[in-house]
Amino acid sequence: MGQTDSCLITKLSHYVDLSDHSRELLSELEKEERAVARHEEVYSVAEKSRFMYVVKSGWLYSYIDLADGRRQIVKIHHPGDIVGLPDLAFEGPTSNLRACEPAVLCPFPKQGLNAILTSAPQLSALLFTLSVRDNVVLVDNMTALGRMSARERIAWFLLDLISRLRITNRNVTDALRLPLTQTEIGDMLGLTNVYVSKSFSSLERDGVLERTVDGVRLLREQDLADMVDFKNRYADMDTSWFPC
Amino acid sequence: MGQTDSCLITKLSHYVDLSDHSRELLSELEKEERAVARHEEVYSVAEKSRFMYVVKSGWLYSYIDLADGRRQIVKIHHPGDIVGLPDLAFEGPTSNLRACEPAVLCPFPKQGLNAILTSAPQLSALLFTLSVRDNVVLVDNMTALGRMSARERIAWFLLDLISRLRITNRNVTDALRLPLTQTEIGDMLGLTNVYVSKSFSSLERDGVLERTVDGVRLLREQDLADMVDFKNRYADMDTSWFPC
DNA sequence: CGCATAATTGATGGTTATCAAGACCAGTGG
DNA sequence: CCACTGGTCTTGATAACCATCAATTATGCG
Repeated sequence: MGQTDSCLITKLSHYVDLSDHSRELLSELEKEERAVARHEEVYSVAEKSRFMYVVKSGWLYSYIDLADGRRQIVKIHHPGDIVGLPDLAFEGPTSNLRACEPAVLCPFPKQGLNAILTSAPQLSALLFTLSVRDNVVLVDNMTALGRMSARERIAWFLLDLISRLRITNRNVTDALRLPLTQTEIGDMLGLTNVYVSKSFSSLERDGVLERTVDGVRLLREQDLADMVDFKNRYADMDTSWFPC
Repeated sequence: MGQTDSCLITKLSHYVDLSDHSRELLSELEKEERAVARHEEVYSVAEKSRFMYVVKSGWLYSYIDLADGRRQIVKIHHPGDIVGLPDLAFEGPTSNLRACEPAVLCPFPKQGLNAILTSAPQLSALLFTLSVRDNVVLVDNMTALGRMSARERIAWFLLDLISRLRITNRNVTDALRLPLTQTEIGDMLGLTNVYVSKSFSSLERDGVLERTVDGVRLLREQDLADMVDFKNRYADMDTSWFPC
């Protein structure tokens, strides 16, 4: 494989130097490709899919549907993310996956991880770490949902997104493309589309952000961060305990 | 070591048959003990603790403090749980740990996992699976916080607790000891102590549960489960993909 | 151009927060 | 034995935040 431009390898290399063997194992996960259309449902809780996916391009999100139509979006996926890791613990998927925009995915079976766990301890430790890091992010998200106002939730959400994007793309500055409807943002933050609109306007009036044609520009990022006591969970991780 | 009565080994054995080697590695984690008093802070975000803990007895919880005093409890820990796994990804703890009642903990350093990852692929896969399962539970929790009413959140919370307790203790029936104040339950569910009280009374009036001297009895568990579309994440896990 | 999707804005209402007072209980010291 | 205390729970009155509903205005796409 050599010098591919795999987002997954780029993302993981941010944290450790990967051995050639590890890079080969990862390339193995990205062998197959599948293109999906905007708003296509990739899989749902109902189907018994046993695949996981590496995102090659496009944004997607995982969500939960409640019986009466209420919906909770639980994670936004970007290029280089591994989607479906949590479903490893169960027979079928525990959430639904939907594309925000046209995207390309690389499906692979659960056993794909098997080879990694048995032959690449360092990469195993990294995947383990990414999984527990996700855990911490979900906890931050819980705190936002449980204890923050609408304005604060939006602030937290934007800071979380931009921090993630900065890992793979260093020239992200203060602007953020946002291929999500306000209804989707509401479903992520436990709000209605109407109140998302009103809260955005309110933040804009305060001059902490500004809406652009395709997203948002954070005008006073530090103020936003102070507002929600934001912790960047993506920039640094502790890899010191890893086996080599 | 042989036939210890370790809650950790009991809990893990619920999912796979552990090899002698794995049992030894796990016993290693439980070598040291530390007793903590009711409401004692075991560690906080401020300190740079690099330890994780196995719970030997007692309930504890992890929580996040916001600048202005708001608090979010993110997980209740029971005997046999490993506490602090998510902090593996970071230099210091990402949450605070507090005891609900007198408890005994077994501290061990991050490197304790190192030995497991390099020499016990099956146990590694199990720990990995537990970590991603936690992830799914957090997602359920997010859905409760984001999209459920106060009554539904309480229903979900009680069902989640009783499902977990049933793994290690088969003679849990419909009653549940609850060593938590209503303020703590509120901090878990994004509610105030006052509204927790009112919602409990409301559920009791409806006859779906009954408060006992030290906890709660679920009178119509199925109705509670239907109310929140409850999925038991603890009873079964998919271990079919594990390396042996 | 016409149609569907998305965003905005205003009016109204409901769920939950806040505030405050009182009841209950366990432990403690007089 | 009995006030006293601190913690917890309960209950009621009021208020805030956000949901709901509805109408209107963009925005994009065949």
